[in-house]
Amino acid sequence: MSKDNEILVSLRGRLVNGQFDPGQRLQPEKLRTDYGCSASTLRETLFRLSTEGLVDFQEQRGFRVPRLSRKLQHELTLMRILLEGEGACLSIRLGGVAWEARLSAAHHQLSHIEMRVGSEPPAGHILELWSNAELEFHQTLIGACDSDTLKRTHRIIYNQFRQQLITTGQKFVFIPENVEQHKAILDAALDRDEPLIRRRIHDHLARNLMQPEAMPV
Amino acid sequence: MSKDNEILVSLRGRLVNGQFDPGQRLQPEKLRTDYGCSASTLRETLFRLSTEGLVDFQEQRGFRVPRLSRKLQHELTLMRILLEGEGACLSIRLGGVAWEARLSAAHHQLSHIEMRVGSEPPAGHILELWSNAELEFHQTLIGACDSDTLKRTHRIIYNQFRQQLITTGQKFVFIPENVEQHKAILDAALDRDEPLIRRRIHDHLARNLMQPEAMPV
DNA sequence: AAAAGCAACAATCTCGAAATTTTCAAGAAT
DNA sequence: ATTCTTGAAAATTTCGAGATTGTTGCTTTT
Repeated sequence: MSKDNEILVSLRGRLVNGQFDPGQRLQPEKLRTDYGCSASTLRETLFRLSTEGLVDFQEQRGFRVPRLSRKLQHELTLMRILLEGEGACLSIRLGGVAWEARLSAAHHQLSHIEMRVGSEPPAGHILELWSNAELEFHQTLIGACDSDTLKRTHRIIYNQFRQQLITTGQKFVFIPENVEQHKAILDAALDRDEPLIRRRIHDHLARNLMQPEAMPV
Repeated sequence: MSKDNEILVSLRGRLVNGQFDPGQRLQPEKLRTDYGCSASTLRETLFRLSTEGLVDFQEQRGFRVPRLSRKLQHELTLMRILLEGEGACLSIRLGGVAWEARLSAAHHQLSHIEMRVGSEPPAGHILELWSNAELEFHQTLIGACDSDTLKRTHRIIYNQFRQQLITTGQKFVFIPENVEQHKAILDAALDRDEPLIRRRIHDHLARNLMQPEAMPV
């Protein structure tokens, strides 16, 4: 893999895992030390990430980590409901037993982690583990739909969502209700009930639509 | 505006207007002549456009104009139905009289052009004119929704759609039924009938879901 | 004749530095 | 005291060249 691509993957990972502070400047000259490459290479990468929404770019003013924004989180949630709802319904229509199996497996993994963390909001490495498992579940959910475009769009939206939420504070990421809600989504998928899965995906994500008090932004 | 950005806008325009052949290589060294800049600058720009889906990139193999693909067109149509349906409904809820006025204006412009071209498939400059008017109408349709994310996503999808369709052959772009369909969408918007506008947007775009014979790809 | 190996060529990838623009702080003027 | 200039410092933008990798056509081998 080209250096360029390695850096892209690594930086994207750091961004979605909240390893930079919101609003922090991302200067090619500074980041060089982390990757041992030239500033131009990093500039290239940062431009790519800016098109994905993970980095803010302003002409002649450089790159920054996006700031936290309630409105953006709201918008991203709406998009997730839309894309995952549609993708899940398409998957129900097109997916076979193999898909059901993958989804069950993903749910099993996820619920196993959720059991372990109990009602404590996970932190650090555990948080990343849980977050990856949740991503896997939601990606598998739409995985049997035949639209690469939808999947790619969803991945971009999800990354932005995760970047926002993970830096917002871990207590908002994990909620005990998740366990039952994920189970409910799985059941609807196995029952191949499209309207029901739409509703359950909506209910599952809608909690992000109004996080009243206590949000640091 | 920085040179970088000028080139981005210009290249994007050329790509969505079908001024390159599908599958054609886009080599920084070759494109230099068009823009009088260095290859590195063009490489940067091409990377950005690849994230938008307007350019294909393969590691160590450079950039290419995406090939025509029935499947991709199908997927993009599905995404348009999803995004424009949702965006239009949100606009209906949030838009005021000013939005109705803008939409009427956009429709008036569009139908004026559609009258002029009659049933002949437009070509060359007229095609571009019509295509811009159609974009304006569809963008205004979702313009009053308060989600920048949805609008940005829609713009990216629409650009890819236009790139595919405009190079496919002009006869597929323009269809006489468009005139009535656009009118029907406008009416549903002014009536603020959400289910109806969803259905009409679907019917309007669904013609792209099955273009049976005679497609050059 | 077909396949494998090789060498010359072309394109991509990476880099560091020059040119341009912005930022910031100190001093002058109102 | 506030605003306006000025100039040095820092950051971004742009560039062309060297390093690396892929491609092409020719030769050799089986």
